[in-house]
Amino acid sequence: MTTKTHSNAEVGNKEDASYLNSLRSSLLDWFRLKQRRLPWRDTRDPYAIWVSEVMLQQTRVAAVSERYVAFLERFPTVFNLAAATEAEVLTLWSGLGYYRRARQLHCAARQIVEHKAGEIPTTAGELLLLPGIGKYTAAAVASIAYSEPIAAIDGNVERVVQRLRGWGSEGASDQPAIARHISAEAQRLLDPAAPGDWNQAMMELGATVCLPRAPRCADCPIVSFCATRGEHVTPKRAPMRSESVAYALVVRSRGKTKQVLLVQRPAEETVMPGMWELPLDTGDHSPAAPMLKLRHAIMQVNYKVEIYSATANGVSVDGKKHRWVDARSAAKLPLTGLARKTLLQSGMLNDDRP
DNA sequence: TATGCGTGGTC
DNA sequence: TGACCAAGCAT
Repeated sequence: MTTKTHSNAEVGNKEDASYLNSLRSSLLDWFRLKQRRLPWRDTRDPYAIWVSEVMLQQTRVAAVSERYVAFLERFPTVFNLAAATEAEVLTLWSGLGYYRRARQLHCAARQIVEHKAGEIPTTAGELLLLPGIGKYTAAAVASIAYSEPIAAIDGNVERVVQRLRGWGSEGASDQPAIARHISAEAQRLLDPAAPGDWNQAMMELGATVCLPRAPRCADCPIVSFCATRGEHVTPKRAPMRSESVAYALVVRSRGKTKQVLLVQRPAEETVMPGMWELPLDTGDHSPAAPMLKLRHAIMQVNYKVEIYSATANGVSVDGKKHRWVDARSAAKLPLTGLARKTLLQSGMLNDDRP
């Protein structure tokens, strides 16, 4: 499928100042009227905005919303975050994925407290120097918290600009050149009078109207400016593999409290280092049915997971650090998402994190 | 520049 | 069910 350009009188002269003003106010008016109420939209605290932007990296708004509130309650300021241990930060992050983000956020908070007296850098250029902050996040924080007129270009904005201008990506075309064009155009479109709102409006449009698959052009506030009316080529991705894996839920009683056996992933692990999970079930459980079956996708692998009730001798901790943990306090450890899900579904855990 | 890094919702 | 993918970053 290719991208066509509709000839359309309303598209107007793109260089014209009144054209730009009209486009800008159309989108901004829509955003101010229709935007979703989200917890990070009630603040201009640069720390809070920074936390939200890092959490939102490749992560859905719905998943972030609850976690964001809990995270800020536990770490209301950059000083609280800097004073925490990495394990505490990971615990609040457990289940969100991309744990490197949490480590880097924590690391950056410590740098800011140590070297900048706790003042979050105020420009995109300075923000970019911090770990975990790339071009997008630097621009988002600088524009939203400090009104710096710089375009924040995420996947949504890229798609919106691409459709708006009819710069569809055909297989063999020059991707970096297209990206540069998109970036320049996004910067040109940006409303310098309201950079934070503008950037959020572009993303909101991409997230709620200018959807990747089935864009809702009938609801689009800038459809009359759009070259393509939603036609768009989406690149193919690698297919996911499927794998089976079995974990063991090993429980013992100590007085009135139940304890569960957990193992810690080695620090050298590339995926989720240092986080806690259930031991692998190596047992010959052929007669027994799993107590729980669930599926869990990690990266390009779809896991079919079986959880077996087992005794301590039926499992493998093969040299890894392991602990018996009170069921109630397991939530205070940095668990992998799968371990968290398993313990929750088996009724071992209440999700009260510190 | 391509790849590794997690997860849960949706259809 | 399985495929797809969401406000990216670092290397």
